[in-house]
Amino acid sequence: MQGIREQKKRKTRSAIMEAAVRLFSERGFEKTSIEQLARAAGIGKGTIYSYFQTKTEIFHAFCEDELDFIHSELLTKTNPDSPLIEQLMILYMGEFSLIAENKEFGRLMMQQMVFPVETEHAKTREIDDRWLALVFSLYRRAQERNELRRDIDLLYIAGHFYGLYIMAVSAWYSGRIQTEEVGSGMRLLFQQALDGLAPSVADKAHYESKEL
Amino acid sequence: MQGIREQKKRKTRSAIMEAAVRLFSERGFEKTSIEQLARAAGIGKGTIYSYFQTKTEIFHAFCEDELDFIHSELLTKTNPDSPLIEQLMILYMGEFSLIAENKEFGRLMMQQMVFPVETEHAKTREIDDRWLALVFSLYRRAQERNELRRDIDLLYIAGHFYGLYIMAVSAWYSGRIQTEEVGSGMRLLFQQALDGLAPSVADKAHYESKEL
DNA sequence: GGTAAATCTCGACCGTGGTCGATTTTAGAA
DNA sequence: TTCTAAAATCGACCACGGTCGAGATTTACC
Repeated sequence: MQGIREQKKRKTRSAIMEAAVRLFSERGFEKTSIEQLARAAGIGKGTIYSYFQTKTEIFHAFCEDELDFIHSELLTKTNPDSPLIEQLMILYMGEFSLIAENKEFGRLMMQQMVFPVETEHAKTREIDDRWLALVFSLYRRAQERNELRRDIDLLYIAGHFYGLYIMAVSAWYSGRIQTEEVGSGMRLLFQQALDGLAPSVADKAHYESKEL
Repeated sequence: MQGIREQKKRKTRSAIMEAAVRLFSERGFEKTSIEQLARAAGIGKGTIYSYFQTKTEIFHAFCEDELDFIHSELLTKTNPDSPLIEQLMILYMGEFSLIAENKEFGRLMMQQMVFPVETEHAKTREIDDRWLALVFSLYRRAQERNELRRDIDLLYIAGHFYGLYIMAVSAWYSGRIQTEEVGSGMRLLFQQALDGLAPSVADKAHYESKEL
């Protein structure tokens, strides 16, 4: 029997994850101790550390599940023919609702995903890449519909909108805007990105005519 | 003498801050214990907590000093008549150089400043507002030079560029781009923001003519 | 089955951030 | 100066995240 060990490990790992989902949801990440987590999973404290190197790593695995779930769910909710900005709003407001649902969890997740430590690069990169693969098709279609310029790398387009999303979430975490205002603020930023911050030729002519 | 107590408190507070600057710079934030900090400041461990509520709060005060210093220094380095994008690059690359200089410090600072906990709202808001006041004049001048649309709230313009800055820093922390690439990536994002992601009328005509 | 090596499990242990109440210092009235 | 209330100082103490080596379990070979 070479498989007994493998089988047990898989079982233990999922026991830890199940306990994590339950306890993190019940009392939050910080209020859940490793000891409690281990007991809930039916193992000793030290054993946790042969499955995850740090408490944060457990949180990452937890986030990975949550994000992959919500991402794939959200993509089915977008109408591929509606204007890009509407699709973006559905995607990003969907992700935001996950965050708004549990502020503390969301903050930790954003802190870790946006500014990850070196040891988490691989994991965050994986999650990011899966997400990028999903939204790329969305941006490509928008390009085909002439809603987006074709001379920009899709990565930069995705990055641009993601940056604005982060900005909106940051403004919310800073208490600068209320929960209900996040949607309208984000939409405004997205529209700005599409239209450009520099004045059009017509705008310029208009400004100049006024200056005379 | 009503002032003895006040005077002592001020002295102790600055002793803590001086110790913090020294020790954080020497060994980093995480490797410096409160006990060490207290000893270096010539006080007992418990006393620290009548000046700062948490270790993070000390870090915030430290960041505040660093940021205010670099911000005011950077503003003197910008030529108010050069194109907006050049001024933005000087400002944001200056701030980034502070971060790149000490990656761990920078990560904590960004994590805390972009996604602050409720108890730090007041402090982060203060720092942000001081920064905004400085850059607003820069954006206003750009509007007057017809480099920026005049129908957008300056707060949204500042937010837009700040979001893109965060995005560039995030890509760096995720290992997606190298230190030398941050500048060019950021410039590209800024230019995109100015030009707009949607195709111009001319672009559209060009795309459509090709499709025939 | 027997046995030795490899692997996994465990909780006592360490250093840390943060708390608390006993002790010391200061402010101000008598 | 003396006395008392208020405020500041302190380090023992607690709970936690993480380490480590002793002991238990599994594997692979006979």
